[in-house]
Formats: sequence, C-alpha cells, structure tokens
Amino acid sequence: MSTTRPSELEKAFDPSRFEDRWYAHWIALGVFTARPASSRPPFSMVIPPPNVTGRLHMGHALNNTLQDILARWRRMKGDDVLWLPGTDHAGIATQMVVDRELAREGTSRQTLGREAFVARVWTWKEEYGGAIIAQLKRLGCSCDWTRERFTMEPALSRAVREVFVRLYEDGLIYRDKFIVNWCPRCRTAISDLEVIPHETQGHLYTIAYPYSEGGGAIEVATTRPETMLGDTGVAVHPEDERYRDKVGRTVILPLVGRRLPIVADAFVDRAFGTGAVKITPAHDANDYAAAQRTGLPVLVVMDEEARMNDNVPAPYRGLDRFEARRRVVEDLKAAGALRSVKDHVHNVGRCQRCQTVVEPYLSTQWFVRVRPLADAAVQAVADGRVRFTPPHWVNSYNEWMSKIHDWCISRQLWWGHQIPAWYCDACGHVTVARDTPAQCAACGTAAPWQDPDVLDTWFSSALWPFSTLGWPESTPELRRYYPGTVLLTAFDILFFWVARMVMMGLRFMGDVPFRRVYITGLVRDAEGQKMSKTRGNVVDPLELIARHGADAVRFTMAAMTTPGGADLPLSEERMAGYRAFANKIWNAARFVLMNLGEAGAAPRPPAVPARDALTLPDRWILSRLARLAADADAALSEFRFDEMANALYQFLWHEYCDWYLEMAKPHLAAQAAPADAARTRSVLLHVLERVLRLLHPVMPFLTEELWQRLPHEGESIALAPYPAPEEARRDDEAERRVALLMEVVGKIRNVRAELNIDPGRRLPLRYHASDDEAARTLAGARAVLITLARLEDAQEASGLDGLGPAARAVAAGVDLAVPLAGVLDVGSERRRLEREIEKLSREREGHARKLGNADFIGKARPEVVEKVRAIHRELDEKANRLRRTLVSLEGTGDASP
RNA sequence: AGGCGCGUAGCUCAGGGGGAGAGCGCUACCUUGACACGGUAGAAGUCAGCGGUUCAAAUCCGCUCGCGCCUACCA
Repeated sequence: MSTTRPSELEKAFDPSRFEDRWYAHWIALGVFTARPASSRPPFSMVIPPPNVTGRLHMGHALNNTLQDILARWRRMKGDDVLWLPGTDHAGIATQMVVDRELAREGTSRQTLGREAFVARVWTWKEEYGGAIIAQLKRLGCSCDWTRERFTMEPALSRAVREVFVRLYEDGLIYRDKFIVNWCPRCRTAISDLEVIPHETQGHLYTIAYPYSEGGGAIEVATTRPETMLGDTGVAVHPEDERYRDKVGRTVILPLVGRRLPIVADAFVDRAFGTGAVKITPAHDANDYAAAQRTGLPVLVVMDEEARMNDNVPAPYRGLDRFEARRRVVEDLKAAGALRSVKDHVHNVGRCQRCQTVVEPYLSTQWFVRVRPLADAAVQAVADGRVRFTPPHWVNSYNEWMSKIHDWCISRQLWWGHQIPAWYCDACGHVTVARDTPAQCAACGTAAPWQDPDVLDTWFSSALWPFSTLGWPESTPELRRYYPGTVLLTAFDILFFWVARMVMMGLRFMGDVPFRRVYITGLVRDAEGQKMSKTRGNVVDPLELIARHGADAVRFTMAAMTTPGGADLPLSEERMAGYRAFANKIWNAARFVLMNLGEAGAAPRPPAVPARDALTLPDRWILSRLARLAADADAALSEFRFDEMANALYQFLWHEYCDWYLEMAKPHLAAQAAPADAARTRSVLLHVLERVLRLLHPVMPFLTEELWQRLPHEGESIALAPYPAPEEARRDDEAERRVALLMEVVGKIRNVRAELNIDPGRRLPLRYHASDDEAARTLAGARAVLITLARLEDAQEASGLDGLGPAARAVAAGVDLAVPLAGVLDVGSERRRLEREIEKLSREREGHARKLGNADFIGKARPEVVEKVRAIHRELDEKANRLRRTLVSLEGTGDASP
C-alpha cells in the first residue's frame, strides 16, 4: 500500500476503485487468520457450507454479511476470531452437473464406470467448484481461508467413516428393508425432508373388488389406481360393523385375478371413503406397516424408474407409472369395476431437487435411529446449552424433534462418502469398519464387496462443526474453538442442518456444537415473493455489488434484518439509498480532508482538548459519539444488526453531517483564529476516525479506504480496536443546549420557508431568552447561529415589543423575532402563527386531560406525573407566548399588500 | 389437522404501558466552495376490528377477521 495520502478525494464515491485492492491487503496482512496459540478469548463460527456447485444468491449474501459483521466486530474487540469457511460436496447436485457434462460429450457415467466418474467429478470440482468462494470474497467476508474445508477431503471423510462406524457399533445405524421416498428420476432414495409436498388437484377412484365366493363386492378408494396391481389385501377397521363379517373372506383383484384376504387393522379410518382400504405393501408406508402387522405378502410392482415390472400382468409391463394409471383406469372402467371418480385435492410429494413425483418404494437402505439423538438434542435446548434467536424457533425445533422418523442416509449415487460396509458372499456377514477389510470379519473369506451406496450429504454436514477442526484427532483447534460461539443461518435448514449438528455434536463431542443459533428470514423480491428460477425473479448479489458496491449491499442486509427474523423483501431503491449513504460518508471525509491543513500530514490524529477548551458543538458531537459507540456495541451484542446500522446512519448523516460539519464551518473559515480551527479539526478528525471504526464491520471497504487517508495508526482499520465509548465525553448539558440551538435554527428556517422568503436572503434576528442557560447558549453560538440560519446578525434584546413588522416564533425559553419591515405579509404570518398555536394546543390537550384526572395524579409514578407536568407547562407557555404575539400583530398592518 | 409468525404513514419495516417513529416515495423551494448519490421546509397514520385489565393500551389479555410460513401416514 502506498504511504502517501492524497489530500483530496474524488468528488464521487466509486467503490470499484478500491474494493478488490483492500481485500488483497487484508489477505496479505493475514487479518482473517485465527491464532490458536493466542491468549485472547476465542470467538468461532463455521460457515454454513454452500454447495460446491453453488453460486452466490441473496440468502448467502444475507447470512454471510451478518456473520462477517460479527467476525469483524469481535476481531476489533480483541477476540481471536475463527470464521471457518468451506463447501459441501452436494451429492446429487454435483453428480447431475457432471452427468450433463458427460451427456454433452456423448458419453455417460455408466460408460465411464464408477472410478473414472468420481475422478472426473474431482476434476470438475478443481476447475469450477470454487466459484462461490471467490464470490464470498467479493462480499468482503473475513473467513480464515487458510482453514478452508471441503466435505469430501480426506480428513473430513475420515470423520464421516468414524461416525458411521461408531453409530453402527452402538446400534444407532442399521440396515433394513423399508418403504423409502424414492425419486425415479434421480434413481435414489431421499430423506423425508427432501420430499416437498405440493397440493395437487387429483382424483379419488372407487374400485369394486368382488368377493371370491360371489355375493357382491367390497369397494376401496385410491388416488393412485396403478398401485392396485401390487395389492395383496384389503383392510377394514376391526370394529366396523359394516365389514365385521367380511374379515377373513377373500376378494378377487380386478385385472389381475389374484385372491386377496380381507384383514382387520385399526389404522383404517372408518370415516374416509368406503372405510375399506386396498393394501399395497411395497408402495405405501402405511400399507407396509399394516402388512407387517397382519402378515400380508409384499409385492414390488415397479422398477427403479417407476415403470411397472414383471410382477404385473403382461399388458402393463414396462409402462411408466402414469401411463399405467391411465390404462388401469380404462380397463377397470371397461370391466365395470370402476364405481366412481371424484375430484380430490391431496398432497403429492415431489423431489426437492428435480420436482419429480416421489414414489414410496420398498428397498433396503441404511438408517440412523434418531430417537435417542433427538431426545438429547431437545434436552440441550431445554436446559439452555443452545439458545435460539429469535426464541420462537424453539417451538418448531421441538415439534420436529418429537415427531422425527429414522433418517434414511443411503443414496444410490456415486459421488459421496461410500458406505463403509462390506458384504461377504460366503457367509452373508456384514463387516462395518474404518478401514477397508481384507477379509470377512466372520468367516475370513477374502475380499468382501463394499456397499455401493453413498451417504446423504447432510450426514457429513452434520459433523461440520467438529470434522472441520480435525476430529477425531484432539487438535488444538478442536479444543479451542469447539463449541462455536454462534451459528448463523436461515430457517429453511433448521431441520436439515442445525438440528442434525446438535445431535451429532452432543453424541461425538459430548457438547453442543454452538452456544447460540441466530436464525434469519429469507430474502424475497420487492413484492415479497420467494425468489426462484421458475418465477424469474432471482436477484444476483454480484450484480447488486457491481451497481452499488459491496458496502451498500451489506448495509442493506444489516438494516433490513428484523429482530423477529422476518423475511426481507429486497428493495433496490433502498439499496440505492444506502449507496447514497456511502457517498455521503465519502464526501464528509472529503470535506474533512480538504480542511485538514497541516494536521493532514501528521502521522496520528491530533489529541482532542479537554471539555473546558471545547465549544458547545464539539462537546455535543463527542457526547453523541460516546452514546453511539455504546449503542452500536450493545446492539451487536443482541444481534440487533438493524439497530446498529440505523444508529450509525442517523449519527453520520443527521448529526455529524447535517449539524456538526455545518457548525464547524465558521470555525474553519479563513478569518477564524488558528487555535479555533486547530481544535475544530481535531474534533472533526477524532469523530470521523472513530465512527469509521464503528462502521467498519458493516462497510469494510469504504471505511478502510477513508481511514487509510486519514492520520491513523496501524496497517488496517480491520486491526484497529473497536472504539469503546468515551464515557468522560458524555455531556447532558451540551446535548440539551445544542438541542435548543437546533430548535432555534429550525424555527427561523421554518419562518423563511413558510413566508416564502428567498433562501439566499440574510435575515436579522432579535431574541429574548428568559433563562440564563438559553441566553448563554445563543450568545456563545452566535457565529453558528448566523451560518446555519443564514442570518445577517443575531442580537439579544430585553424585549421584543416595538420592533415593527416581524415574523415571530418561540423555542424553549426563547422568543424569536425576525424583523421584516416592508416584506412581512401580516395575513400569512397570522395564519402561520395560528397553525403553530393550534398544533401546540392539540399536543397540550392530552397532557392537560391527564393532569385533570385525580387517579392519574394519585396512582401514576411520581416521575411520570412530573414529566407530564413539565411537558404541559412548556407547551402551554409556548402557546401563550405565541398568542400574545398574535395579539400584538393585530396592531401592525403596515406591510400588508 | 396441529403449530408458529405477522397486520403501525403510499411502500418496506422498527417500536412495545406514560408526547406515534425510520428509510424510501410524495409536495414546495434551493446549484450556498464536502456531497443534486445533495440541502431546507412540509404533507401524510381509527397503530386490522371488537371486548377486557389499568389512573393510562399501538404496546398486556381474550375473541374475530385477513395474510404468510412450518409440520403431518387422510387411502
């Protein structure tokens, strides 16, 4: 970095000129690198690992901005921050990407074979997989890139295997034949969470199954008539009078001719449909369970792509399930077995990834027995080892945990952690081991074959908080940074990820993976619609960064984050507003630099004098700064990103720029005393330098660029301390007196605007202060008053009668008059005063009512009563003074046109 | 079917027993040597509705009405 500081900034702020440069600077300095050997308190977070195939979307922009704010804030506060980044291998998504690539080349995964395919995926990952990492850097994320992790790298794969083996040995992982959610397009099992229910207009078909011995038929209802080909029974409720005598008899399955027993099982809802249910054990989870209970046989009638297999009559073999449905319905109709077809709205589960209708399918899979893990995870939240913000998410968490089913973790994919189980053809033994076994653990036969399936990507993500720190080794990092301080993510992966990390952390580390979970809402479009490719309303954060700068994007995310965790409707207008804010700061700094004089060349900021040597505005802005420093820090401590952002916005724009800079101007003018100017510069610089530091966690690039141009100590603002509030600078008197000054200026500006007086015209001011503090304030700030209100002079008078035509106003303890001989329109002035009196009276009314209520006087807290009295007194007194003015105005009509 | 959340200015949202707030937008005026990505002044609200508690309710409680979201094996 250059050590020279150009004294003048470009007129407009242009983030593209410096963002990349400062990011490189931070990396070169090692600002983001955690120091496990440091004696500072650790602060740690793991990034929610984005898919290695992923591109940065607004959700990433939101939660990584918030994490970065915390990381930079804690780092400046002196913590040893570890923000650990990385990506996950995204089994299905990545396999699909490479599948497509192969298809374009006219080949396929099957042609290549497994080993070559996996090698090909790695090649793809090396070439394209890191895109999102570069995008996070564009956002300014201060992750420790020296510790970047990937779920498929050897160390993390080892952790996955270790966990699998231990859970298996503890009986918490088992292999079983069960109905799973099967995606016929992805040709793999998926977990309950990956099935998205879609409300769908379908049909309820009622079909007659004739009794074998004749004498009518039993009617059953179904939404999936093609499954009848796999029926092995009919069930009724054991206490259903209608069917009591039918249990034990048999019916003939239409189109197939198979004889099906009628069984009794309490799962049947007597009120639904006909009260009799066809049982298709291999293609429905409830039916499978019922079949297990009643001993009905199980018949699989579809293949892995959901085409009817050879277990169905010849005409249906090879048909896709939906084609089979049409044919079955047609044939049933022709056979006279179809009794009715009714419109029926029901939920159809679709594959989260490809939208294909999920088929409940009987297959052999690996499962995690989650009940014991879930119970422990619920307990950890109940006793406060993990705290949620906002807290209402605990309800959802608990409810999900209480209804949880075993987790199907095997996937019929090639890209992922292959399941460490080996089968022996000789004796049938299953060997589950950390290392590839040379022989069967039971019979010693050589070379058992490994299960071809891989594990759910979320299985490895669940280990992320400790696998990334070196587990199962007890590394210094693991001992120092586990559990994490905070985990920050959106609510949509609360169950997928957060809940599972808590379970695994408790199981394998004996403690929760993080103390605090901060859950954000989802970023939506400006109309509040969820962003999706199909809607075409996806906003690319990188384009926003290009248009407004990373700092404006980040500030928007922070300012829009609500404490209730509500969704964020993204408004580009608002973002443009925050870019304007960045420009405002840029120009405030520009002003300061332009007025620096030789102080600009000093290596460090000049010291600010003690209170006695300061002007009222100096004392005021320093007091406001002290308050801001305390408020911003407190806000971040409570995850109130919005409050922190708004406090900074308010201070910088409306206090520092609107008032302090303006009040400083007369002190910097050529004719001002050198000492006066020097003191003013010291305050200007001091406040700016500190507020840049307070702002740095949200707007890292802009603050670095400006800070480097000011006199400063250190190599980066990212390494500068977060300013502690300077309690000694708190100054209630200065705040009170400047408030009066602002009120007086406001009144005069109001007079000017409402009486349509040329903004450039300098006005005379006469005032009468009825209390000593007000008199001292106005006299002491005469130059300021003249500048801010554009006056020609400001003179105190013992009374304001006899001035002739003058616009009049009142502030707290001060009467104001702007003599306007020859200009004042008495009619306008009268109307203006009447409006003002009216406003004051309306405000006064509510207070008067309270004071007239004996119960209020008697029961309200005394300080409240006193406050209401004071307000009432002030409003009353102001209104009275204006009324007297109004009366005196009646005598002066000379300037009326 | 259960659960959670939300209805405050035109829009997006803070606030949460004691003078209704912010940003953007809107109106009028203004290129004043930091900034027109700017300045000054202003208009704008039955705090969804009804009832209750309280001296006092936008705020606490109950009900109603709207709107979201999550969970669930209704064939």
